[in-house]
Amino acid sequence: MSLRYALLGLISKKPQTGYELYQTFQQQIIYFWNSTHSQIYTELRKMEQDEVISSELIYQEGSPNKKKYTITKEGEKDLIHWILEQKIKPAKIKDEFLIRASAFHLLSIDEILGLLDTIIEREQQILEGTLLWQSQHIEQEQPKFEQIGEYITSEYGIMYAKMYIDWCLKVKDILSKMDLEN
Amino acid sequence: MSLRYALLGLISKKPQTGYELYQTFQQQIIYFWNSTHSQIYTELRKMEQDEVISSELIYQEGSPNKKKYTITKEGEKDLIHWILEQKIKPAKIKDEFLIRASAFHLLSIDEILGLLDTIIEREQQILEGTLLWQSQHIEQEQPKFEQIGEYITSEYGIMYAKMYIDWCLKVKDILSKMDLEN
DNA sequence: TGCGCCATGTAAATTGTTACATGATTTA
DNA sequence: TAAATCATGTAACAATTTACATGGCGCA
Repeated sequence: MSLRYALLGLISKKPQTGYELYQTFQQQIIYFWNSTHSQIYTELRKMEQDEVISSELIYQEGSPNKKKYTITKEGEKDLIHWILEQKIKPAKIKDEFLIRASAFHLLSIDEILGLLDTIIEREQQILEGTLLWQSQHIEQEQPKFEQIGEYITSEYGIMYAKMYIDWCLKVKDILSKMDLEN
Repeated sequence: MSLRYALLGLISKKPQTGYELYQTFQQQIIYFWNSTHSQIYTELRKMEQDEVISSELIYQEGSPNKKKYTITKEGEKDLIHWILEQKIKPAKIKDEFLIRASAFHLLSIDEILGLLDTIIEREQQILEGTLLWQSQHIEQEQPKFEQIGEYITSEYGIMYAKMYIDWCLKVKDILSKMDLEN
């Protein structure tokens, strides 16, 4: 059901097509959920059946037609109820790199350092991307309450990437100290 | 396949039963993967068929019998190959609270503050638990290379929880500034 | 006497991923 | 001329979760 509420939340900000929602998931603008177009389109149709969203068909010449989904009053009630009354399940992280990190005892120091550098670079690029997105979409000086969601979740993305880089550096530091002893 | 390598990594440290592996997942000692006992037992049997682990049956009186799994040479080769040669997929986070946060525009300030306090407390408890676990399992002064995996992943858990709390406090700060203007 | 722990397993249902499918327009 | 973008959809497969199932032991 979580995917449903992630989509509902996005649609509640502004009416959107499945493709636009998919783009949002795709471009890592949200750091808290992910999905594919096939799952999104299927879920949207179920949501329309359950009348939490309604759709409007937009005919286009040249490009394919599209369906713009709008949240219904029922949908908004449903979403708010979920946010406030349903038990909050803890975050589920599936991080392939940390699986690797947990087995570092099988590698050489050089192999570990190589992997860490790859990840530092990856996270630095994500961080830059998010900072850019934030500067383009959020009024930093006087953020508006309507934008609170985008603001704080992009802020989360920034803090997460920074933490990840710091962690990599800390691991390097720990390793350098070990290196001296062996 | 990632679950397989998460399990292989844990077994590579010391031979373990399915139940012990499940406990490790359960007790949030690892912050990077999660699974249920049904999935773990099924995967372990597949892994034994594929000869990346081997099992030893341990008969017990009073308690049920158990199977202790040990990594094979083939398994270790397989794991190292996956760590070094396979493309690292980006972390997938599924965080129900952040879905809620992304829809905060639908709530009142008081409702938001209530949710944030719940999460701060949750993360503080996780943080304390992890710090305790680390102090009991890791030699902080002179950590051994054999323990590198547990050390750095628990360190990740600590940094992640701290970051999450800091983020909650930052959100509170952002809200308090908005409050004045409305 | 009912619940939780130990210890494993199967079955069903849900969720998520990858592949297949279409077709026009734009970009390299 | 091949790939990418827009835009949606279905089908097959894989991964994950929840429920069902067993049974003795210790605890309150």
